[in-house]
Amino acid sequence: MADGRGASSQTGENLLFLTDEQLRQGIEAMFFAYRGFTADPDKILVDMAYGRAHHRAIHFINRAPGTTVNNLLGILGVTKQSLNRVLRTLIADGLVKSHVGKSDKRERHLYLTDAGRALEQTLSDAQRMRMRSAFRDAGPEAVAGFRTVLEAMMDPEMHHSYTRLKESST
Amino acid sequence: MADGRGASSQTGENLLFLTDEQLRQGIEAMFFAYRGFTADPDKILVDMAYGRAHHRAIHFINRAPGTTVNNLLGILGVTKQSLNRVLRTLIADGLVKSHVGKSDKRERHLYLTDAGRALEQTLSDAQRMRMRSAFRDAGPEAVAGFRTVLEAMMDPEMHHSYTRLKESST
DNA sequence: TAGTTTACGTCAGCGTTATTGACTTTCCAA
DNA sequence: TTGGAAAGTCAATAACGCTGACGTAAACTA
Repeated sequence: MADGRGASSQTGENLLFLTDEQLRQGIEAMFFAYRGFTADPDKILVDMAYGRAHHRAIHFINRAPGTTVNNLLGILGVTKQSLNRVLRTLIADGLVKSHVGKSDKRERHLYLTDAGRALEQTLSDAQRMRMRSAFRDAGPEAVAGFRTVLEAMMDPEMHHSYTRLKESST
Repeated sequence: MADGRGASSQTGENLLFLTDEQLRQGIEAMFFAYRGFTADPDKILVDMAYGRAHHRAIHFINRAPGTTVNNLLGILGVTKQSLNRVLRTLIADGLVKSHVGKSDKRERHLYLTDAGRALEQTLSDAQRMRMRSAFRDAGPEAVAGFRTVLEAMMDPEMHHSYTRLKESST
């Protein structure tokens, strides 16, 4: 497998771009770009004793208000203990509210407070600004390709969460 | 700015795809895809008491043999203290060798040992497999767009490291 | 050439984040 | 109604990042 040559080039055009070198460039592009992707919100979060985990929780609670802890767990892909610590501080600081479920009292439904929404706006504005600039520089076709590859790279479960969120916002 | 409507659509075709909703989908795609991107090597690393930081170090030492600690610092974007802990274990375990510089004895030049190269192969094979499959599913044009957007998303310094590595391998 | 400054790498200590394990409450089904 | 399963919480441990302080080597300067 690791013959340093990548896929055979028998079919020419179709597989030429799948050399190990090209793949490695894709890997490194992912690495460097993700750093840029998180840099702006991270800078903001440092000043308020929060971390990336808080950002993620706030993002998805805003995206799916009323979601349960268990649901959020599946989306974030962390253990509930990790999430719990984050949620506890967010609730203590008045950014998130937790309501006991009506039909199932074991569940907690999560919502952002006004303060939580404000922080969410600040954070995603910073992140969107970079994304908007990158999208504009790259052009519509590149953006389409970008998303196609990203979707193909997800684990099936993640892809499912992704599409479900996407559809819920139409 | 955050009017929930994104860029104006006066120019039609050109800016239509830059709504906040589209940007948010891009953000979420990045999040879910990056998880997939790191999932396979992570699984391997868990079994040997290593983490993602070790993988990154091994990757770039393999990519640029003889690189100095300081050079690696710039690429990885961490403090030298963080890197040092990782390097210490890798050297102790015989995966990396460190040679004192000839012209400048303050420098340490880093190389993978045979064992280090073997681990690097194992890890990047896993990562490349997913990348290859995603690239193949998405097609050459999508891949080109993928990289264009990613490059536009990097910080200028990161973009510089990225191109320098890319060019060094021709 | 001697003394100061700068650069490279290393060691120690701290805070945050994620994980595994054990526990309480609630729901559901035998 | 009792046993098991699920949702959420609490406690303790390991991994990774950071700031601060240090020793050594090179470079600058007087």
